[in-house]
Amino acid sequence: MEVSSVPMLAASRFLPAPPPLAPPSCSRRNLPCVRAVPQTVEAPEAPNPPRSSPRRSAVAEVKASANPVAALTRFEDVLQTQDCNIILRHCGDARRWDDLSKVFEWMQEREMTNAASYSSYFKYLGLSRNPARVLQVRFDSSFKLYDEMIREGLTPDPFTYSTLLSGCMKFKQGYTKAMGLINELNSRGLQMDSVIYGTLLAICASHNYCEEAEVYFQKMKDEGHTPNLFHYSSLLNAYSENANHEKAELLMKDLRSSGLTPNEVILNTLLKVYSKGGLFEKAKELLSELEASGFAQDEMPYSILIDGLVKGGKIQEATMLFNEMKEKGVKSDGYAFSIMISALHRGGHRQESKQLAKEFEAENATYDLVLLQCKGLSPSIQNNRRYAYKGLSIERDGYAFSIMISALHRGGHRQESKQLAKEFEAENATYDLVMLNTSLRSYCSTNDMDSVMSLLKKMDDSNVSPDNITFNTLIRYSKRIVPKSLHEKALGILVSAGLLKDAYVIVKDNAELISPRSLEKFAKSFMASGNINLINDVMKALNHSGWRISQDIFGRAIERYIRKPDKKQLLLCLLDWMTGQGYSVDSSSRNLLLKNAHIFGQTQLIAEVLSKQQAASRTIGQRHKK
DNA sequence: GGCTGTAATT
Repeated sequence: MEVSSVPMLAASRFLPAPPPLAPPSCSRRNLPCVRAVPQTVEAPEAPNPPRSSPRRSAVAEVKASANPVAALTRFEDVLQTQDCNIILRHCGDARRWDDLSKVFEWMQEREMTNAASYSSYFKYLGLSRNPARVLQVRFDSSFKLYDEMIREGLTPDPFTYSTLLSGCMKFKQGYTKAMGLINELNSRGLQMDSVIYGTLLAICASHNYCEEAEVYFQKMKDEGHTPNLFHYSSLLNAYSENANHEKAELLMKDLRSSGLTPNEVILNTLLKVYSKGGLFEKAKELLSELEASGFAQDEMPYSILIDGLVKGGKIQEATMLFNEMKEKGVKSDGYAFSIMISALHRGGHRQESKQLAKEFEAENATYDLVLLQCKGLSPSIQNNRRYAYKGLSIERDGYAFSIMISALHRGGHRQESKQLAKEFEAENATYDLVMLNTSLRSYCSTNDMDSVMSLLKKMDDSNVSPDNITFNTLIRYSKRIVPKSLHEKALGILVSAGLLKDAYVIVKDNAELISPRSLEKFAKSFMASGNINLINDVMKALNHSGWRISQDIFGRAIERYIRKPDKKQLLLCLLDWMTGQGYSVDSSSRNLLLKNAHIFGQTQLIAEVLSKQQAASRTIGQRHKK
């Protein structure tokens, strides 16, 4: 594979005289470069090819071509890998995603890729206008590419890991994936640097791994990296998820004493901490500070506080702040509007919500797709349908389609909604889970059972497995229409996602349709980490299904109760109930209980209940023997 | 030459 003179590319920009050969390192990190070329053997690349060089003009021609692949093929013998990289980046910068992939494939076929090609391609795959779906697809393919890169014998460098890690931020499994990457990075003997730590902290924050973020922050310091504002803001953001304002304030102190000055991002993040924590007085004070320092010229700080107020049930105050923001002439791109529109709609203030939607519509010629999803907007859709259609036909984006299909459906335009769905299918587009879930929601909310059923069938046909969102939607809106075969699947997904309360709803209503194995798995998880107050209800539901609860499950419940002595009432209820149903605890749980009975302050009572239980089970046992 | 932080919707 051709990788020779890549490092020279940057240097070659410095005209006219090329400096002496740079040391063979990826300068910023002082780490060995990927597949570092033995510089002694390699002749330095000719300085910048003159303007008239065939390579240069070939690159220019390919860049300008409407069909880059054909053009590439014409210049196959002239172009080198780094030239192709320039073309690849050109397609990416121009957001010509199709061309981007085609050029990359072309390069792969000719083995004209190097680590930089992969990194660039990763980056552009990760870029998108915003639909989560597209991102997900590109994210997955980044990892496929990464595997391929390894297969082709290329060695990932810290930049490769950085790039892949940055893709982990937005995804559900991102944290796990990131940990895998970090392990690999370590096992290759590569060092984590400041940027990688920054990315990692951001991943922790966006996945609510607060303690892990703290550990990495410390580890990074221990390794001699001085935290910068990126690191501080990410850790602060991790604190904001749980609204941990004490820690946030300590961190701010630490930041200031390390000589850094909080910038706009830091202050906005701190505002998020206060806002999520319901510390509205502090938040307002901070907002004034932001205003005074000229950091409140866009709607972000207002949006943060408005959102906090809305979620704290203070819709009145939110409205006031929203109006204040408008009076100050702060321009809204739609964030603050969409928060207010959906808040008013949810709060039953339909009229005001619609009014606000109209206001936004009047000032902004077109709706953003995101705004279309705010439920108050359905009546206005017709006015904007053409725009949306146009947007769709340009982008061929299934996500946009699904939003429109749902919005039309919700607005009562059933025929048009179906028409659009047909159009989408006619374009050979395939449905993905986000789209199907979006449609499902709107069918459920309008009680359109026929559409729900055909959608579930579509889901099966297109081999898309339902996820917890699918099932939550189905559970919330229409328990009765869930096809029986799906219960088992639903339960499995919910249990492994840790959504035990939702799982319990399924078990409660459908336990008799679920296999003992799944019930057992659910029960184990629930006893370990489900809501302790529901444990007894879960036992009853399980028993009601006709499934015989194992002693192991009871044992787990008892262990759980022992860890929470203030729930002794529930424990006693459980033991009583067990006796009534002919269940008994096994000997090890029995001993455990007797040993710990004192922590409940009920030594006597517990011993009595247990012996009653034992006696009852003996009688039943004898009855069974006869 | 590719990498790090703040807001709404799904």
